[in-house]
Amino acid sequence: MGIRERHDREKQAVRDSILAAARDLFVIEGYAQVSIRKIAERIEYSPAAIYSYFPSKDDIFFALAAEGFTRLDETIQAAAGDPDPLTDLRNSWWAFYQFSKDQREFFHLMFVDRSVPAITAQWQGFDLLQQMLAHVAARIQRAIDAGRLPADLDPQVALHVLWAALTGPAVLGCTCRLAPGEDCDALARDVLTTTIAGLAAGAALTFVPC
Amino acid sequence: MGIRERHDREKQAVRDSILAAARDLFVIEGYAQVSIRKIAERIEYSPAAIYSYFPSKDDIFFALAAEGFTRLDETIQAAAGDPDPLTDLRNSWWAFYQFSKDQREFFHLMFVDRSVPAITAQWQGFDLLQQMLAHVAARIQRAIDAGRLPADLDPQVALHVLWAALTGPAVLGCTCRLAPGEDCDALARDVLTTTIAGLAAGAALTFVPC
DNA sequence: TTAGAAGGCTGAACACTGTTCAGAGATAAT
DNA sequence: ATTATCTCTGAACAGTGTTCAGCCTTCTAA
Repeated sequence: MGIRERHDREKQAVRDSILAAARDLFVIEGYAQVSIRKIAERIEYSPAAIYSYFPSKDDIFFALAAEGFTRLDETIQAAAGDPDPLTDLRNSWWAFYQFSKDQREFFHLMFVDRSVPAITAQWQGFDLLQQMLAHVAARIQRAIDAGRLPADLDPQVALHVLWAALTGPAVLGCTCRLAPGEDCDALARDVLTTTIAGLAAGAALTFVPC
Repeated sequence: MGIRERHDREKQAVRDSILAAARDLFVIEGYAQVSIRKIAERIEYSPAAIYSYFPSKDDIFFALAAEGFTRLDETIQAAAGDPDPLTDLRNSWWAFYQFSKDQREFFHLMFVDRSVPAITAQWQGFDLLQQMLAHVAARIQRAIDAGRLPADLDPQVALHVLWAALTGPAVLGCTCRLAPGEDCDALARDVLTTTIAGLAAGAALTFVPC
């Protein structure tokens, strides 16, 4: 009675090929430019066949977003390891910015694109995001414990401030909003430097994360 | 021989009505959701008629982008006036963030949307943008002159750092990337506080604007 | 006054999009 | 061998930006 198992395996293989094709096309051309027909053509199926694997184009996005958050977490984790907690923090967030450059389309899908469905707590891949945030929060906590950041600084608040501040240059870069002569890397470096310096200076922050 | 003048006036009136309709629809529904057919329907013309006024949908965007930069400049100018240079600076950039909330679609068109044509120096409305940046740079220079920011701080660099940093929370807000419980205003305030504190602390910055 | 030129505008069409659905075809169970 | 199940396809629907032949009004010139 391995027939059902074989069927399941074959279905899964087709599903994976859809995701692989979609990922390749998304990364090269961007979400909006990739049509169901293009994905179908690449895997040599009819466009309608896609709809027996994913209810809509949005659901293909959700499957890929899970991969994106996993990749980002791995990228940030790989950048860690410096003995100095503040340098370690700096490297982590520099990796976040680098991700926005190296995985442009992933970053755009995950943090910028508005035509994409909202990523909420209802999403089944939401814990991947939470896990990633927990890893970075732990790094901030280490810097606080080492006395390199103010003791009264809430790691969750610092996390959000760093995230928001670094998102700025990342977005300006990936949406081509900088003039040709402007160096996006240098700008991101300056934002990172300034933000860490500002956090270290211990300004009174008002944010209360949920 | 006022016939030609009357014709020109009539053409201009239709052109203005296209822009007005497009602006209303863009602000309510967003650029991607507004079709040429919808604009045409609103002004009671055929879709093809639009193309004798604008070569493409992109060019309607460009005309509106000019309006957007003018509005943003006015918003920032209106927020200025505090005698304390640092408070003045803070108010200016808070106005920038407020603009991203109050004029969501304008902000999205101007700083986030990737499906829109690139805003380059070739664009005839580019000087509006430059003018707006010059106004903010002047505010930074005043804070430096008053000794509230380091004397060796390049106003252009500080301008870019503030712009990039504030763009972060603005984008996260307008692309709905914050969890329901998270307060976007508080986050923006914290980013602003942290960035100004970081700039005041005089960290070594590397950015050289073009 | 009338013939001709000019120009604005329309309807229809093209190629594309995401999505739906009846039915063909292959395979599995009885 | 028949029935049932399930995958996949072709065609279609409603939408998109854009193009173009031609109508129709208006202005010009004889």
